[in-house]
Formats: sequence, structure tokens, C-alpha cells
Amino acid sequence: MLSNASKYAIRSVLFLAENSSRIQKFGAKHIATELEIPLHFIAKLLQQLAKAKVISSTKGPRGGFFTTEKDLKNNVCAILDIIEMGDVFEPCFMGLPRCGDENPCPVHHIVSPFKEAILEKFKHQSIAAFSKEIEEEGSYLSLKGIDFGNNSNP
Amino acid sequence: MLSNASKYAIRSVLFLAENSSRIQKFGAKHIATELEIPLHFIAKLLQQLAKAKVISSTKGPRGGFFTTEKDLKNNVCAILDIIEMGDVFEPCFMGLPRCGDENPCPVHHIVSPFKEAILEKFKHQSIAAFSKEIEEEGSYLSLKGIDFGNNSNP
DNA sequence: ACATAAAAAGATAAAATAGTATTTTTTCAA
DNA sequence: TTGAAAAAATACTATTTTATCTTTTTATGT
Repeated sequence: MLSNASKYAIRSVLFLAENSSRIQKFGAKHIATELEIPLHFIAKLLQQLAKAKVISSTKGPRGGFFTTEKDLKNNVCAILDIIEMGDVFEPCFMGLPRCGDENPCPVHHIVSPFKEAILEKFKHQSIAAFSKEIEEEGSYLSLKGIDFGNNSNP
Repeated sequence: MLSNASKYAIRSVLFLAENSSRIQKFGAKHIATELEIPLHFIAKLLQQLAKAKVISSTKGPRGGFFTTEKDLKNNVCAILDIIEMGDVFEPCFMGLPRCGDENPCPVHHIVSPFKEAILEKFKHQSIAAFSKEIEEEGSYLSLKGIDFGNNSNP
């Protein structure tokens, strides 16, 4: 549903939202290491996002990527608009050309509410709010180096 | 989430479930036209499915693909097992390597119930039952030639 | 001014997915 | 028993996605 590019981009922006500021920037290398994603791949994505003003960046020594208050007013869809072309959630799960409420595919009534829920979040919830929710919920952008000590895998 | 190959395969099998029998077979060409999918592509997929005994086929004149009572006892996951490699629904929506209930990604609690619902259907509902449901619900495998007469597009 | 750190830009390569074409084999029916 | 219809098998091409590498530009601290 989401391409790797989108997943990487979203996680990176949310990472910046949680950790960066005008005086606390992060290089592509740092982000790549932190989120365990390919350096050059994420670098290009971050550049696209910066160019489109979804995030901010400065060149040179002590430069890097960061988010401003204004950046945080964006939502996840703003990211997807840059990375993907066309609506990611538009196409029918079963591949029917004109699947919709009136002429549904066999799983339309299962897929449709899910799409709405995720779209609601991505479209109407600011990056700032999304980021805050992540903290409150205790969910993760990266599991790097985290050992939850579940003895299921010795 | 599903590849085009999977979507084509599922729709084709459900089409056969609804329309075919031991004495009513369909050639790849017919199915391709009916479901508006590429002929040679679906032909290859149908061959794979027939080889794996998910559907049946006979060569020669009056031959074609069809489903037997036994075939209909399969479920959609049997199709996916042939076409895709690895679990289609396993990977995390956000791309976290070990996302799960204990260490969730930021959208885990939205995605998880959806995956369970669709997996329940694909895993535990027979093709026969799926097909029956399609008839009862009035949902579609193809919208070819169907004009719903909504005046939104004149 | 100069060396350096970092982003920006561009070129290219590898892999996966999607789709096409051709040939061979099987089977039915005349 | 032979011709044709259809699946089966094989080989190939194209496109998209993913990933890497190289060079250029910009800003900063000394």
C-alpha cells in the first residue's frame, strides 16, 4: 500500500518532529542509522521534502535537517503528496477499476472503513499532533537496539 | 499490499467459482476479456494455479479452466501461497522490522484489526462460501460493460 | 581566505514486477 | 488419423521501484 520510500519518509519526518529543532539538526547519516534505513535513499527523500518545504534544512558544517513550528503544522498526506504520485489509498484492494460504495468489490466493506480511518489520521492530524500521540501511546518509530526481553526467542 | 498478480488470480478463481463447472469451462482468453486483465499474464497465473491443484483444467478443444467441488473447498490464502512468496499481511504498515502488539508502530492499532479481518476471510472462508457471499451481497468481480447510470460523468 | 562538513544534484545500477511473444504438447472431433 | 483448439512451457522485453555512487554547491568556523 505504502512504498518503502513513503514509509521511510514518514518515519524520518516524525523522528525530526520528536527530536529536532532550529538548533538541533540531524544529518541524513544520523537519521539513516537511527531508523535503520539506507543512507542514500533517505537522503534523497529528505532533499525532496526540504525542497517542498515539508521539512527544513541548512547546508554546510553544523547543517542538517530539522522541523520548525510551521513544518509541524503539515500532515502526513503532505509527505505522501511529495513522495508518491496520485492517491495511495484510491485504488481498489481487489483491482476493480471503478470500485466504490455503489459497485463494491467483494472486500470493499472491510477495506473501506480502514482506508477512511488511516486517511483521517494522515489528512487531518498535524505532524505535531501525530508526534505527540506517539509519545503518549508509547509507540515506536524505530526498534533499533531495543530489547524487549521476550523469552520467546532465546 | 496485494500485487496485481494476486488481484488477477483471486478475481479469476472467484469468477470460475461463480460460473464454471466440469462441463462449463473457460479459456484464458474468455477470462481475460471478462475481467479486463492482460491475457498472457493471467494465462500464466492460471497455469500455476492449475498445476498446484487450486483450480482444474483440461487441454484441447472444449478445454479450459474450471473449478470442481473439491477446488471450491480451498480458500483465498491457497491462491496467495502460489502467487506471492511469503505472508502478504505480515510486514508492518510503517515498515518497522519487529512491529507487534508489544512494540507497536504509530498506526498499529488501526492496521491490526483490518489485517485480522481480511485474513480471517482469506484464511478461513472457503472459495465456495466467498463466492456465495458475493452473490448475496451483490458485489462485483468485474465492472466490464456495467453502466450504473450515475449522471456525474456525462 | 581557506578547509571542511554537510546538503543538493545528477548519473547509474540492480532488483522486482508487469507484461508479451513464441513454441510445444495434449486432446477432442470430424 | 489428422487438423485445430486450448493449455503448458519457455523465453524474452519493458517498466517501475529501490538503491548506490559521484560530483557540485553552500555555509561555517578558524
